[in-house]
Amino acid sequence: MTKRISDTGITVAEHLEAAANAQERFQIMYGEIRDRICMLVYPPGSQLGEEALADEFGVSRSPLRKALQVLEADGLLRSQQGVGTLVTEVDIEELTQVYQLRMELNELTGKLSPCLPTRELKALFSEMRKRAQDLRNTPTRADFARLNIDFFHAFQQLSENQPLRDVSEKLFYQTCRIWLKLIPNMDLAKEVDIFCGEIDDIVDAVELGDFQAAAFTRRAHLSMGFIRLKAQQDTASH
Amino acid sequence: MTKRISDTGITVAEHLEAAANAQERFQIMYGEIRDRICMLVYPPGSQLGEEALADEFGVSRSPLRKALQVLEADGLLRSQQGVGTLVTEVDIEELTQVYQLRMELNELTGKLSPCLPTRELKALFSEMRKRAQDLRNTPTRADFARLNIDFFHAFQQLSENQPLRDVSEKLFYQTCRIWLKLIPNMDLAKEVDIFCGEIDDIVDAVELGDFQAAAFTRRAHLSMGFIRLKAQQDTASH
DNA sequence: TACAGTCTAGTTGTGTACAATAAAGCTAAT
DNA sequence: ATTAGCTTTATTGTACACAACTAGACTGTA
Repeated sequence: MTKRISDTGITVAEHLEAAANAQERFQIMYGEIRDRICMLVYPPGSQLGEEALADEFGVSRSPLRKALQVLEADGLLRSQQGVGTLVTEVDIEELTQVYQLRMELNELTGKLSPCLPTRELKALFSEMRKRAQDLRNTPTRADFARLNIDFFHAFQQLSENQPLRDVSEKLFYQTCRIWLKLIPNMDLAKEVDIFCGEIDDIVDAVELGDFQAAAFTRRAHLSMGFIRLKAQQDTASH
Repeated sequence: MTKRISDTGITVAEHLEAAANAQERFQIMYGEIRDRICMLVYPPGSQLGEEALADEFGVSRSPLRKALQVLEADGLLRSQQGVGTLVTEVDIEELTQVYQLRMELNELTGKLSPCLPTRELKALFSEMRKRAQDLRNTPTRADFARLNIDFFHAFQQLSENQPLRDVSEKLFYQTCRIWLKLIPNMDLAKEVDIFCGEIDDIVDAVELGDFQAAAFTRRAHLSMGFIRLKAQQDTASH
């Protein structure tokens, strides 16, 4: 499961101390920065500053830069000499193509090497349903974003096709920020309701062991979500 | 179009001298090393050596390492402290999932944002057909590999969906080495013949402006190619 | 005021020395 | 002969100093 540092009391520097080798240290820094970007701790357009981050993590710039460079290859950052390391903007027009691709890939998740419906898998999704109910009662922006990310990772586990997982994850992180960014203009409670409805539908399918149905359902919701997003964008620009 | 350095008389170091900024220098080094890996200049399992490469390119280890790190994220290299930077092995069992995904993505190339059938595009494919005929007359392993790579890039231009292009390219470079590796055990002339037949079919479709047909044709050939590859693998292990 | 040029502060890019690590070779004891 | 432990050597990882570069502030002039 994805390790998360921000909501434990332990600092990133302490985690890095405990890491066994360079690869683990890289994973910690990469994951932490990516999490901050897609939770809008670092909003689009903001500047990172290598030295400040390196200080916070208790390392020098060299190993930190490795994480930044891969994030740049992922399309989440953009570094330029003399300017800085900036978080990329999310523009719905540019992300339309990513959404189209993500919809197709979600369909493939049900088609390519589906996993067996184990008890662990079903338990994971039951927990998601429970978290969704909690969120419905007390909806917050941050919890919404967090559940969105975690539910994505749960969904990824329905297929054993690892390259498909990797690709889907990369595309997810390119698009997931746009929701958070536009939510202030929207009705949070309503959006949470819709999202929790989606989770309910998908968990139903998973509990029946019909992963393909789960995939199609998710595809449908992704499509509808994108349309809502675009409508929101259009009204905002008027 | 992809810049290629190896077959001009100009060294990589000279190209790097002429580059305007760090991003261009990165692209040159990244592309050159990736080309060498998938042309088996650096065969699977071989060791790279940062200092030697940095010397050849006329830079220090720092900028070179950026290229190596991204190639590692791409799954083409693996660095370990105290051991070295090794080219990853290509194992057909592990690549089965990549092939499955690539087949689906090829289908999407015809479906998602197809380009207009411009004259330039058709000219590009005509040139491919011509090169295929030349290759048929004097088949060599290296030219086969080169045409395979270039034809892939031509095919990518049939869709305007940039994320799809990026993803397809990454997966292509993960799999394209396995052909070259197994060709010594196979009948080169026969494989070239089959491949050129594929090109003919696809160029026919492109010249008619039916990109979706081209995509389906390519998907079919990819599937058959994979089956041949697996059969080859099975006979080799007996 | 407008504008061109220069300076300054701050950032990423690069070079280099050294630390950490691991594999292979060597040595000596059993 | 074998094996445990040490030494050597080669490699990547890290830290840090400095170079290259950019944007903005400042200044002098038309």
